[in-house]
Amino acid sequence: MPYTAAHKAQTRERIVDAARSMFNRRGFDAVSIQDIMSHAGLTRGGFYNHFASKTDLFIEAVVSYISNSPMHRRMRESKKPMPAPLIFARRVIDLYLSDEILANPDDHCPLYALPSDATHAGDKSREAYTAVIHSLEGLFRNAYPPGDRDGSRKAQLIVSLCVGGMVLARTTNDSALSKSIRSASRRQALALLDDQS
Amino acid sequence: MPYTAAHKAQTRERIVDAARSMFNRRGFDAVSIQDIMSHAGLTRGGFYNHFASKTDLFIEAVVSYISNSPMHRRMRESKKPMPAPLIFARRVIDLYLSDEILANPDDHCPLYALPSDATHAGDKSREAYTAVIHSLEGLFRNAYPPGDRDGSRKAQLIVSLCVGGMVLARTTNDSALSKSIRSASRRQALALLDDQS
DNA sequence: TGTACATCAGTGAACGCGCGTTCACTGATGTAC
DNA sequence: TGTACATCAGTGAACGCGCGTTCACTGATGTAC
Repeated sequence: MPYTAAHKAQTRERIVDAARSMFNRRGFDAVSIQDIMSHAGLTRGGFYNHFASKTDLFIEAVVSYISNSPMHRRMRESKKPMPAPLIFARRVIDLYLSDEILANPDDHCPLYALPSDATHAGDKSREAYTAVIHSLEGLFRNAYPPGDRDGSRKAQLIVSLCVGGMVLARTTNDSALSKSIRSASRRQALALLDDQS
Repeated sequence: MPYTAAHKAQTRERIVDAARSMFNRRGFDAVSIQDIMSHAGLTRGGFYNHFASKTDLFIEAVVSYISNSPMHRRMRESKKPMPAPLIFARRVIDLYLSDEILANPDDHCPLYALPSDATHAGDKSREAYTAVIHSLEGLFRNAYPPGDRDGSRKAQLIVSLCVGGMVLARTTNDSALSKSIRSASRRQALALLDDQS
């Protein structure tokens, strides 16, 4: 078997990574397969060796955020032990709503970068988005003791604030408004985290 | 001057109305000028008598939400006097996050229906989105006494919760998750409204 | 160890389609007389 | 009041472009001998 399976898997991953960045930045329709492939150092034709359609790639790119968010990448690089869930959750909130992430659309979360594309690509893409929501929700849920009956509700509120804050920030060109909405959302989300009842 | 100016203005409005519904439902790229024009009872060619480009129409469609939201339309039809700002704000929150609106994408707010399109169409479309944000924010701000120093912050949080809740609800195919996120966001937003300090 | 071979990842030209936009036209309408 | 006319909202065919997708191919690679 010439070209190892690992080689093919690597190429595939490179395509997904390129797609995630470019879709996050410019949306589904504005990015062509040509764009993605050349960004991954390949040519147009090879695409269909790896994916059945542009939509399939889109779905993979959305799901790939779960283990390739900026937070996860940082964790992987720092090599420090995983912090306690509450501390981790705080850091995620801070980073999610930060100037730094806002300035780097490549690293944006599909939940606010591409929500309109969720509806276009049919039910499969909605499942992908749901998986992303659940992963964020779970991350915040873990910051509360398992017995906390309101843990899920609070976790969902935090997700809602994070996503809402960033949708608005990305959408406006008024940087003062962007800053003030994100900081209000951040404070409120952190307050919810500290509400350990 | 054959065909009155009023006649032309009416046609134009019909196009904008059709565009608002269709864009909200399917996004900028998925809707063609052909689609919009025939939905407005016209043929493709006439489009450029009214707008310089598809993007220009998009911007008008976004802004048109400010005075054509479901809430405004209801107010206009009921012919009752305008309720007090606090009561009005409560109703807007209830409706914004309701099952009814979620089920009717035509009436969705561009802030959560089309956020990814905000970035594509350049700075003018961002200004349009900013106008929509300000109008929502102002509506909630009015529910607090002018002296309330935290009024703006609370109003922005309510916008963030409303938009966040609906982005997530529209994006998922898990209806239990959708319901629970929206109800949590609604309760939190209403609690913020009642926090008149 | 060296070589012939089969595989298949990657190439790049081509196809067909739909879209935004243009343009020459038509015919309904308000107005001047 | 009735009519000829000029206007311009609306029509529908045509253009050109870029895209997703297909396909015949090539050449780098791992393996059998």
